[in-house]
Amino acid sequence: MVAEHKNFTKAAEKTFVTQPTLSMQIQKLEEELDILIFDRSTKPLRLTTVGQQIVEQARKIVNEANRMQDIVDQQKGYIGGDFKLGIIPTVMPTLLPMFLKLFTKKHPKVQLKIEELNTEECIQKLNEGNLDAAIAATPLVNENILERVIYYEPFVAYITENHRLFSKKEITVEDLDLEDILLLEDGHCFRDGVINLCNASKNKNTDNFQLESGSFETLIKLSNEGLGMTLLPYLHTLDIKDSEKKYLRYFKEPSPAREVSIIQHKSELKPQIVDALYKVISGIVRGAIAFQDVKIISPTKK
Amino acid sequence: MVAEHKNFTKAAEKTFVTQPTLSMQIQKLEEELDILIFDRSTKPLRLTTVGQQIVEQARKIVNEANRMQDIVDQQKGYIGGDFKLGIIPTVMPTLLPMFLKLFTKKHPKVQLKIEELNTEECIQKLNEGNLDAAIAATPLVNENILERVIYYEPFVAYITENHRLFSKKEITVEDLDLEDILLLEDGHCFRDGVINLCNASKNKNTDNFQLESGSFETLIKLSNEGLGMTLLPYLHTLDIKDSEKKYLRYFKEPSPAREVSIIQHKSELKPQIVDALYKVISGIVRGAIAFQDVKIISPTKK
DNA sequence: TAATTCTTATAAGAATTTCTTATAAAGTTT
DNA sequence: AAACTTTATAAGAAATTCTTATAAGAATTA
Repeated sequence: MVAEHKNFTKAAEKTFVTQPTLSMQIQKLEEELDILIFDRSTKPLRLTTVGQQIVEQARKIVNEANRMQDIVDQQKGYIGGDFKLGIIPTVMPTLLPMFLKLFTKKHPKVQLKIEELNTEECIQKLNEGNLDAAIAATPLVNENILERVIYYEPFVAYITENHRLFSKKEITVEDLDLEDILLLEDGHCFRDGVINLCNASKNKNTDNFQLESGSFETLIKLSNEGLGMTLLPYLHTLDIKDSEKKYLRYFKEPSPAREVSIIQHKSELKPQIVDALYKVISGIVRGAIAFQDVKIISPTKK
Repeated sequence: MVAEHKNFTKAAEKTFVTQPTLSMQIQKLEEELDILIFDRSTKPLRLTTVGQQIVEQARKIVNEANRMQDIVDQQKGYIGGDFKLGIIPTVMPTLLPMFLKLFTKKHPKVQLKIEELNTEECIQKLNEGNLDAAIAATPLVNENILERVIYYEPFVAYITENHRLFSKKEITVEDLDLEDILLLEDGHCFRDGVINLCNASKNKNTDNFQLESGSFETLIKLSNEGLGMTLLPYLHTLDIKDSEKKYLRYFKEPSPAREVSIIQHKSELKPQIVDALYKVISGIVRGAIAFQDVKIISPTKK
């Protein structure tokens, strides 16, 4: 059953089974259903139309079957087992160190496998069943994905001396101009959020930015060089150098913010662990973020 | 797996398997999950609390697995296989003869197994998976059950000479008085509908009726004997004797009516057959019931 | 187009699992 | 306590699934 996850049948022997076994299993299933699941006439073999539905249905069956264990675990109050968690890059470096230690201490039986993935990859892997949950910016409006908001993280501006906004104590969304903001490279939802934010106030088009980078560290450095201001998620501002703290400018409330949620597939497998994660993370973050009045910016991907 | 449907394990050997086999299967499952499914310390052995959840989940798994065949059938445009249909008593005698012949002719591959069941039994069997669909009066407001309205069937009064309403050409809901209406025995939802109807107009309490019967035939005969009026569903009035037709009194529009639906479990198995049934029945009934302006009466059970 | 390589299918026996018959054990009923 | 019912255990039979070995077919290369 699990064989269909990848379609190159031979490669799919990562199921710890030999190729003839797999071949026969599939043949048997095809015969039993009296239908072709795979189109074997093309070079990389493909699923037939029904095949796709069959695989989809097979996933559901496997999910329902796995839930059996969940029921037992719940009954026993047992929280343990493997758990694959995806985290988007702009959340990873700040959030992970905050909760990982406490979580593993509190739930030693859980074997966390954490992967840095962008939002799109998270969604795809959740749908394929290759990920149990993920931490991402929401809302996603994806009907296969359930979202559970953990916290709201305000944006904070980082503005160095030579920038036109440096002298302002507090800034507003209207002050922003996409032209002079340093952004992460394409594909980061934080970038999308910021672009969104700017578009919301002015109706600028989003062409030709100055420079793009994959990490906030770099953005700060570029900014220090006088190449423009940048926007940082609040938690990230907690560990910048003291000497750089003076460049932070908070937004006038309601501050724009991103919504960070734990997301999972709608089949809601391993609910105990998801719940445990939620509790640990939200408990910790509550201590770190005191803001209340906040205005949520959607990540909306293209 | 299917063994759990009935809990007397030995009796559950209707699974065409010997008792030791079942015993061992269950033991194996209990061991694998490391939990007790059955409480063997009582005379008729019972499910443990987890056991109930396990069985429920097992049903879901089986459902999802069965849906595999549905997918294939759908793809092939094949409509066939066993189909267990429940029909409530007050619909059975009039509706069944109308559609059965056409349906079996149109879908010869479907092996229909029809059972007369009251609404409550229908719901229970649908939930247990012992029934594929049923025809009943709706709305039911049961979150496990999906309803698909087939037709609205007006009530028609049957009033003999000696009754106070005999001389009226058309009657209204306000004319009705529970005290002098002959009703079906307790448990029939048609009865509930009528009581409801009367309560809706006046606020009488529903104690001490005169006589109660299990079939409309009897009610008509009792009515002929001058024991009171009665209410009949419209389709039933199509095959009463010509000599009795003169006692029929239609309601002034909007006529009170019952809503008759095909209902099924929310898991929506065998959608093609349910769909085929819906089409055949609604097609036929559309020819028989011309009424438009109708006021729906809910069956609302206690 | 023949040879090489890659991928899927087939065949036969080994290994594992599931089922049955026979029987024991435990619990109820009379 | 004897008769009866119901569930558990044990051992061999039956069925299924898996593996190794090998063939067959398609794509790529020479």
